[in-house]
Amino acid sequence: MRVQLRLSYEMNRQLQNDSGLSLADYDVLNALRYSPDDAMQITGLAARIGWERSRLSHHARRMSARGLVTCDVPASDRRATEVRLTEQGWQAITDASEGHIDLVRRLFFGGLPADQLAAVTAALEAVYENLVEHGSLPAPAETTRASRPGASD
Amino acid sequence: MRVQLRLSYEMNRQLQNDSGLSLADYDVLNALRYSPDDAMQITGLAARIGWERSRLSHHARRMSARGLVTCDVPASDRRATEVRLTEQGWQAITDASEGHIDLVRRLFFGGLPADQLAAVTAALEAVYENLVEHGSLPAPAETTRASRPGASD
DNA sequence: TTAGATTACGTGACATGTCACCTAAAAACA
DNA sequence: TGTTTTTAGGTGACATGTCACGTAATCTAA
Repeated sequence: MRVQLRLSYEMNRQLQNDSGLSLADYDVLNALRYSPDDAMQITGLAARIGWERSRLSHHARRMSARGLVTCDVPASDRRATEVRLTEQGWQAITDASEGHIDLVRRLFFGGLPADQLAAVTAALEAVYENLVEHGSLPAPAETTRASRPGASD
Repeated sequence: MRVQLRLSYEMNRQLQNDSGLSLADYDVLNALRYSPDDAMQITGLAARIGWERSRLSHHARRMSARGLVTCDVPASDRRATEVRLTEQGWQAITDASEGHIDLVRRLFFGGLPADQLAAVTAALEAVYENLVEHGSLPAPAETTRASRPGASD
């Protein structure tokens, strides 16, 4: 928890200063970037990033007002809302991720003994699966991978 | 990050349901509980839990309105504010911690292979020290331990 | 001892997040 | 087909968090 609290603080601060994005913005943009499709529905996106749907509903509206994403209702299912990166959104997440990755590399991985990396990764992955299985949030749709020109995160 | 997002969500939910406390409340109460002194100043407490001071200032006021803590100005330095658990605050954190610990044990440690526990703990501790050293937040005052100051004061 | 820094916080406006509840579309079914 | 149930998400009131700035106490040093 101590790691999480401080790391969140630092990430938030760095993103805000360097890119004008909040960590929340980043989470949304990043999930969209690595989505296999170019659009995600509110429910699926919320599950992926561990948010409540209504939070995402509000936030997506604000982000669309800022021109980072669009929200349209697909003809196939008129209940749904498809959130999709705009060109500007791609730009923003691409630009922001560089500094963000540097920060994480410095603050998190810089403190992690190199020979521990694999072990910690495996352990956290196991914890994540346990969380998905026993937690109350729905499981995310599926594993995703990067689609458009961009780096890894 | 995936672990953190979901774990925060689950902790928040469980605390709110079972104890009427938010995770933020819990962080504050818990820091006070393990503080070596029975009171902490805003700045020091904020540094310990990785908050901005003004956030804590607002939150402490709300918590004092709920009777969980008191905020007084010490005679020795009349700029400062000393936050201190009330009897009710002790009760609340004591009651809440049981369910909280169960949850964390189930969701986090339940997914962690037992033979990895020590390695992960050590690795995260190293990351934390790196964070304190290279991050922008001030270092917390000192390591602390738990104890109830007086049985009935 | 007093002017200027520094420290410790509070405040108010505003951004963000949560909760309870609402609607409407799609699916299931009789 | 018409009715119920489920699913997707929006909404508005309110709780919480952030930012820029203000204030007073304390410290520093001429």
